[in-house]
Amino acid sequence: MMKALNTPVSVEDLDGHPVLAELPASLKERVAARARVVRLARGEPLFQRGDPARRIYYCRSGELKLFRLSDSGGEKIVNLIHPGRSFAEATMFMPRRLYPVYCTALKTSELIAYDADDLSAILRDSPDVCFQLLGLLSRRLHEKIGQIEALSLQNARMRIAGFLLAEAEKAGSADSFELEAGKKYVANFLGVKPETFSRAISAFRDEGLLRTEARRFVIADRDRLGRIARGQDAV
Amino acid sequence: MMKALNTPVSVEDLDGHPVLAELPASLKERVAARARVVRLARGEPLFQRGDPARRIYYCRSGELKLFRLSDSGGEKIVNLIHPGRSFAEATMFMPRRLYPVYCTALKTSELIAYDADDLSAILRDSPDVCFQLLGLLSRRLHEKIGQIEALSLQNARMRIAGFLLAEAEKAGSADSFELEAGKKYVANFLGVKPETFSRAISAFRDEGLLRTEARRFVIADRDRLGRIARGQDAV
DNA sequence: CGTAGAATTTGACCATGGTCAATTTCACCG
DNA sequence: CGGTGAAATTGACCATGGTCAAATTCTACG
Repeated sequence: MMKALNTPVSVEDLDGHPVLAELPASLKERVAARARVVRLARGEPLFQRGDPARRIYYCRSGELKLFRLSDSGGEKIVNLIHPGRSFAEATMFMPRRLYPVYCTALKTSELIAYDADDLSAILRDSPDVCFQLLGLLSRRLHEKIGQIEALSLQNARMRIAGFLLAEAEKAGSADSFELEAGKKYVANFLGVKPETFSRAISAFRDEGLLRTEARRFVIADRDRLGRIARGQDAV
Repeated sequence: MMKALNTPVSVEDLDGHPVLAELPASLKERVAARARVVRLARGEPLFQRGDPARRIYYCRSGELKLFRLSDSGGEKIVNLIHPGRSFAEATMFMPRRLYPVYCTALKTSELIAYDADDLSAILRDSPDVCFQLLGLLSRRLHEKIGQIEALSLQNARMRIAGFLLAEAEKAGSADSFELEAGKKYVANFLGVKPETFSRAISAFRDEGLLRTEARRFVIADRDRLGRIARGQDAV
């Protein structure tokens, strides 16, 4: 069951947040006082599309999916949320404040929930924080443009190769990383069926571009994987 | 050739703008004084992806496409710009201020170009305008999420049916509208090849859902078209 | 008007990636 | 440990929508 814990949120808890970390100390206290820690079990929904958006969130641990549903039951993950990531900020500025997507925990997760009205009031007096937020939304927007481009201009193989390289990048320069989410979810996020994802990984392994051990991926031929991602592949 | 006209921009010219219309009168004058009218010929580029983003734009007449290119020459239109629409605002808040897409005129077009630095400075002192802008970027973000959902959860037929209904909606309740852009561009925007678009339209016509006369579309069976768009189609 | 080049339509064919089904592997829990 | 249900893999098959090519209609402009 979702639990809104009484555990108070400390001022330090704001520091990981891409926007709130910039608040002046006095306001941080005020915000922290209004914030709550929320714990979700694996599979538990945080909110539904269409729910009134009273809070915005920061993921402290665990993993969540943000997704849309089609009338015929299809699901499209528009974002996978990992620790350090905040989400739902844009709802504060929508004409009708409703969550535009569903959110469900994929693992046991711990979130910090901030009060949307409170933050909204604070923004009125802090142009700096407004700018931070404008920057954040701009990055999100370009991220989405990137997703649209990938879905439209790249095939499954290219998207998957690109994703692997991006993950390796994030994990550091070791060319080795763990898949944070189940393959099923990664596949959906990439706009591909799990079967197709699995087949592509097998193919990469067979071609010697990749080695896999359990959840760990080791990239063996970064260059060629890069060429595949850009469609300059000779094979 | 692209022309930055000396034609001054009047304060009234700001009124159509979704954000600038909200400025206090004094600031409007300042902004108008710095703004310039730009005219583009059909096919002429306004900016390239990666260009320094010194201006943001408002479309007064004509039509433009915002697009990405793949390494293999493929093109994906992420937005069609029509009169009354502003664009490129998000670039003001990016860490490196570069246009993230290409922009080219599809018809002879007239734009108003605003100075990004000037607007940025103004925003520092006007939380109201900041909020307007946050709202605008939020809407853009959700628009993109909608596009991603459509590309992932709907097939070509569904997206095209949905598009026709949306256009009819925008045009008023008459169930009749003109396609503002060439079919080629609309098709690309919908993530479909022109041949597929053409075939879908023919099919709709044959099924009696639609009548077409030159550039004009008349929707004959709104309900069934709606069911097709949502995948509840029995046929 | 008439013509050139582009846009659109139509037909025939085919590839990518989805669907369905059968295993195999994995992860959690008593 | 052992067992159970979900996740992942693999194979066989097929549908959607893309490709290529040809015919037709538009549109701009001399």
